[in-house]
Amino acid sequence: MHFRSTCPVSNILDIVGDKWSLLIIRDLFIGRNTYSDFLESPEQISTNILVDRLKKLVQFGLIEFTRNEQDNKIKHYNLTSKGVDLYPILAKMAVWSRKNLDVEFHPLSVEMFNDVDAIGLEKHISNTIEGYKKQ
Amino acid sequence: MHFRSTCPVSNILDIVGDKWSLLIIRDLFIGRNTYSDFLESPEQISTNILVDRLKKLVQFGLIEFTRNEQDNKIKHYNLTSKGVDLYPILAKMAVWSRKNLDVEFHPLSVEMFNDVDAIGLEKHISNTIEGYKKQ
DNA sequence: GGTTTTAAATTGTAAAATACAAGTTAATAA
DNA sequence: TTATTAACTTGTATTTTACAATTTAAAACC
Repeated sequence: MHFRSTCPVSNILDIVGDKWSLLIIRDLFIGRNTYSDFLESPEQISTNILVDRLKKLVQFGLIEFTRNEQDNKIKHYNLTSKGVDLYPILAKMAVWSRKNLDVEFHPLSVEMFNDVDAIGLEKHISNTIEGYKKQ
Repeated sequence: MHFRSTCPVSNILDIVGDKWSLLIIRDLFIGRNTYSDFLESPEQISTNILVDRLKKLVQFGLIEFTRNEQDNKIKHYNLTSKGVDLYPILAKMAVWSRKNLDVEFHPLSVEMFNDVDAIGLEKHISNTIEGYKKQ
């Protein structure tokens, strides 16, 4: 990996600071975990970019995959602990958008915001991380 | 602005999810605020990209600028409240890098990490935001 | 067992974003 | 009035992303 500087913000951006990586990570948190699942996301990633990003995320140790027992050609991706650790960033991003953008959001995010309002952001984050690990 | 979807994570990435925008925001938090300052950052942004990003960040309402009283040709950029609100994301990114990357970090970030360890992340974030507003 | 379907991946080309080097403008400093 | 400085522009090369079509290999179907 080549880092542009020794700034930790720049470092993480060198890893997931492209147009698609964090959306794949987000997908994993909401239960999408196969190549076909990722292709169905509303943002419509291209197949070549998807393959490339999945490979890179595996190389960086943010995700890994297992083969489906019943159907060996299906790969199920999952977040490693490094990958799960990205959730606080995604959560803060979502919160920023709710506060600063005047748009309608996807029902899943409305649900997430309701949870945040009910139990607080920090609790929501730890619950989500714990929930993912047990999944 | 064209958003790829109604996901709030995707929305913010459509605004600042390129290779450079968040580094300019980071620069503003550490006191760099002119075109020349930004060019001196260790990541070495190109002049045409810098001009383009500054324009876009102004358009999105994340930054604005004032002219130097003594030297009218100098622009001093500053974060708007929308821009200041990005700090929690930058802070979580830095924390992720410290935890998950085995590299040496810039002295300024070591200082930041010490503050986080001393007073906690949430307090560090609110202090930084308050400090910036008063600056 | 041969055909069809499905999941994942590849290929080729077009378009967009970024990089690099040089030059321009307008204001200030010497 | 010449030189310097800050901000910006321009032209071209390179890299990244987008789009469409095709390929591969495993599983399902009949």
